[in-house]
Amino acid sequence: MRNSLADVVAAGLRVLDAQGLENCSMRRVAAELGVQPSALYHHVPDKQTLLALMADEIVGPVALGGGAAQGAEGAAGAQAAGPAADPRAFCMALREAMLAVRDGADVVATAAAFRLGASDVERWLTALVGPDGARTLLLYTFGHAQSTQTHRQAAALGALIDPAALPRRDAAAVADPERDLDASFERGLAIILRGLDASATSGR
Amino acid sequence: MRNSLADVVAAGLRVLDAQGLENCSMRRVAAELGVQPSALYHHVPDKQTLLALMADEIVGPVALGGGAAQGAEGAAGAQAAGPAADPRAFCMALREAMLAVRDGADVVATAAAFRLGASDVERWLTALVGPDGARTLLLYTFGHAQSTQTHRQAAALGALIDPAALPRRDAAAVADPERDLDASFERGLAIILRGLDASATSGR
DNA sequence: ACCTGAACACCGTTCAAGT
DNA sequence: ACCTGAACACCGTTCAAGT
Repeated sequence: MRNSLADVVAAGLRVLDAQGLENCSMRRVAAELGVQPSALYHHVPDKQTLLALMADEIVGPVALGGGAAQGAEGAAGAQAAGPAADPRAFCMALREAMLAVRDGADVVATAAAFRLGASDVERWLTALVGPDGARTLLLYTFGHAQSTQTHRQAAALGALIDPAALPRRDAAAVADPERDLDASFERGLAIILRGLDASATSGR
Repeated sequence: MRNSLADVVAAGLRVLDAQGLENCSMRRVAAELGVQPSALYHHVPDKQTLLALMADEIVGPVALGGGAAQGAEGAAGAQAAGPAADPRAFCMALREAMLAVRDGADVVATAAAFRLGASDVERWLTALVGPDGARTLLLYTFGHAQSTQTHRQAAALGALIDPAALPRRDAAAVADPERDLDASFERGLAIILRGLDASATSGR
C-alpha cells in the first residue's frame, strides 16, 4: 500500500542525514519514496511543517527516553522513565541527539524557535532549573551544536586551509576539532550551571 | 561608472533587511543593482562569501566602534576607542546589531561558525573573559538572537494563533513578546557572568 | 486516501561574448 | 574591469485528474 506521514518523515530524515539540509528538498524526499513531489502535499502542508516533524523525531529520544542517546530511528529498548533528572546530562544528551544527524542542530533550533517557551525540552528543563536557566541552557546548547556542525561541514569541504597559515594558538583545535568542541561544550555548560548555583544560594 | 564590491554588499543588506534571508537571492540582489545575476560573480565567488561579507558589515560597528549600536550603513560618528570593555555591554551591543537587520542573527552566526575561534568578536571577548567564557557568551548570544528573530517572523505570519488557546503561564509573554525576550536575554547573560565570577574566585 | 502530470514562478552558477 | 545573454540543472507549491 501507499505511504503514511511517518514514511514521509522517515524519508526526510534519511535525505537530511545523507545530503544535508541544503540538499534536503521536497523533490529529493519524494524521489527517496519513489513518488512525485506533489504527492508529499497530501501528507504535509509545506516543507516547514515537514522539517518540524523531523525535528521532533530527532529530539524525541531525549525528551522521553532518558539521558542516554538511542539513535533517531527505532528506539527499541526505551527506558519507560522520564528524561535525565540532571540538567548537565540532559543537555549533553540533547546535544548528542542533534549531532547524530547531519544538520540536526539547525533543524531542531529552528523548530524550537517557532514554539518558543512551548517545546517539550524547554518544559523539562524548566522543571529542573527554572525558566531563565532553561532558556539559557537550551539556547547555549543549540548555539554550540549549530556551530559544531557548521564547522564540521566547513572542515569537510575546506581541507583546503593550510594549518601552517594559522596563528599558533589555534594549532591544537585544528589538530582535533571534534574533541576540542566536545570539551568546549562541557566547560561552557559548567560555567552556566555554576551561575545558576550562585543565583540559588545568593539572594536570587 | 559601474558597481564595486561595497555596492554589492550594501545591496545585499538592503535586500536582506527588506525581504529576509529566505528571499535574499543572488538574482534579487542583482535586480536591486539593476544588473544581470551573472554580473555579481565578478565581485564575489559565490553566495556564501557575499553573506559572510554582509555579516562583517552587520557586526562591524560592535567590534570597532564601542558599545553603542550605530546602524549598519554609514557609521558616521564613530568613537575611535575599542569595543565595550565590559562583557555585558559587549554582548548587548552585539545582540542589538544583529537584531537591527532582518535575519541578521542567522547570517552572523553562520559566518561566525565558519571561522570558529578566529572571528574578531570572539577575539575581543576572549581578552575580556578568557576563551571558555567568550565562546559560551557568544554562542548564547547568537542562539538567543536567532531565536528572537525566528520567533518574530513566526509571530508576524501567524497572528493566527489564538492567545486564548494557550496555557495561562504564557499569557504575559504573548502579550508583549519583544520586551519579554529582551529581559530574558539579560537574565541569561547575568547567569553566565555569575558563573564566570564563581569560577574566577574559586579554584578555577 | 493517495497519487500522477503538467504547469508556474522561481533558484545558484557557468561561460562565451561584448565594451 | 565590469557587464550581458543564454543556458543548465535545479527549487516549492498548486491543481486538475486519476484509482
